[in-house]
Amino acid sequence: MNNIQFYNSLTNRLEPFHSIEPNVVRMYSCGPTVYDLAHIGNFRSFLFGDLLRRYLEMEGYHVDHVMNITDVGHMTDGEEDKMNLAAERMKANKKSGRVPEGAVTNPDDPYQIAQYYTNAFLDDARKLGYKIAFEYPERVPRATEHIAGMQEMIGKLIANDHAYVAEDGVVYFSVESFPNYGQLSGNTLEKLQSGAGGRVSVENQSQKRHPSDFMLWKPDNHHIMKWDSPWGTGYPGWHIECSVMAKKLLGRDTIDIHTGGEDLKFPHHECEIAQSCGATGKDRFANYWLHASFLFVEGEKMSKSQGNFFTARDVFEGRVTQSNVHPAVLRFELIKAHYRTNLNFTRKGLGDSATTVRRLMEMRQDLEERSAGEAAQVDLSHPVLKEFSQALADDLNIAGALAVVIPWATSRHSNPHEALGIWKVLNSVLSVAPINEGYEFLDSETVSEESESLMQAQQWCAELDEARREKNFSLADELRTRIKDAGFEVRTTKEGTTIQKTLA
RNA sequence: GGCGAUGUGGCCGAAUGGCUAGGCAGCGGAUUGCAAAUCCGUCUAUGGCGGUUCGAUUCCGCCCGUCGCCUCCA
Repeated sequence: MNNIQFYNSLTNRLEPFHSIEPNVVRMYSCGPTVYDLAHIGNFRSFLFGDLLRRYLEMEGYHVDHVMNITDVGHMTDGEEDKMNLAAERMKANKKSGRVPEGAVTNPDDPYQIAQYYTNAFLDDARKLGYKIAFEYPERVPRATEHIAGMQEMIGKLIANDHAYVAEDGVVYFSVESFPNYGQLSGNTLEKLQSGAGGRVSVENQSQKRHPSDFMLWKPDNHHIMKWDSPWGTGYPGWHIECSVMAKKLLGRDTIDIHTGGEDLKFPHHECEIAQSCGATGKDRFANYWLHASFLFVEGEKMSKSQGNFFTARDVFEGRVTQSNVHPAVLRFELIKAHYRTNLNFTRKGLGDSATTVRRLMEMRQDLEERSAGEAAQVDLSHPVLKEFSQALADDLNIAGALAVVIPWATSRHSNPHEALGIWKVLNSVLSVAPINEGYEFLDSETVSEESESLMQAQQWCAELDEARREKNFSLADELRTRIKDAGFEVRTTKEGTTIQKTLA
């Protein structure tokens, strides 16, 4: 096992990684809200968690990974129910045919909306090789299934004097009761007060003991999703679900790793720490906090108003590049940069990734053929895997690791059994060729559509070979153009013309 | 204003107190009916100003730029 180190947001420095229990890592990742389709920025941070998990598994850890699905329907700034907004969107999408008939029979049923977007998320996530998506529902809990646990933790926090019921009936966490508040984000109470961020409006704070106190439970009969509780019928605060589900599903008060996007550091993760530690009395909720930086699109921050806001489906279905993109290409594009840098998603980069992914796929195929599928057993002491894993051991330095993989992949391998063995280990982390070894995920509609165009293109290949034999080069060129336009790459080999689907 | 990150060649993106990744694109060649793919070869860099040092892109200081968070946010 390598000496692993990670940049811990809790201490703002690189720290040697040691799990609490030898050879086991308990890890929690903040997951998606299911009021809309997940976008490529969301997936950047999710795939960072996936890469981390797969890397730790390569190092020999058993990784217990949990990710939540937030389906409670919190409120927006303008005090609108997100589930309500999702319902309005759903109605519009049904009208325009973007949501398949029968997928959501009643848009006013929030559980149907949530399930629809949950399925869509899992679908995209599986295509992208996000391992935990194959573990739904066991390791992918939904917040609405853990309301009782949240109420239990809230009760405990009140009993511990970490929470109180304000005059308006809302249950708040008292940040002053938790001296470590601010440890993760650096936003200590003094700084929050003197910082003058200007976003805490005084009117909304009147019922709180401290402006930074955050909501645990809000009695509200008008909220679409609501549950009975000792503090009235209403809904839970945003942060409490993660504290509860992490503890419940990972079975420990203190876990090893917690991941999420950098924007979750404050307030979300700061509040999770306060709640969890307040309820359990432990010093630590998670020993290592790892945060992924943002994804940019063509150098700009992704936003709806800029028109550069893309879902994974937009990319797959060619709405970004004008041609369909293989999920492995998007996966590669989203994991190829270090997680703490702002990854710049570009169309050119996607093309670069496609080239790399195609090479890796072809190499795999070549090795499978030459070794008759028999891979030799190799471990991390093999030079290639050693360098690869050592790069990743250094705070998940994926670019350094790829600098080992790519030259190796393009060199000649006299021992295909050994090379295939290495390949399998590399791909257990990268998961691009094929995208998800051990799991199959094929959309039958896509498959039949593709096989039809494949048969047509193969017919043209035969005609092209015939034309070349007859030295009818103008016809051959025309056929080649036609095949390319149909979305295939054309190769001339000794055995004749071969094609393969363009990856991006 | 507070906290944090970051600035490497046309682009993406590592590493390092001296031997200076990798990829894409480009250029030259082999190959090809022409291409594509492949193979061989090849060019371009460390934001600015000081300091430490025999020597700094790497360490230190200052300045400039970029980005994130500071109660919707991956």
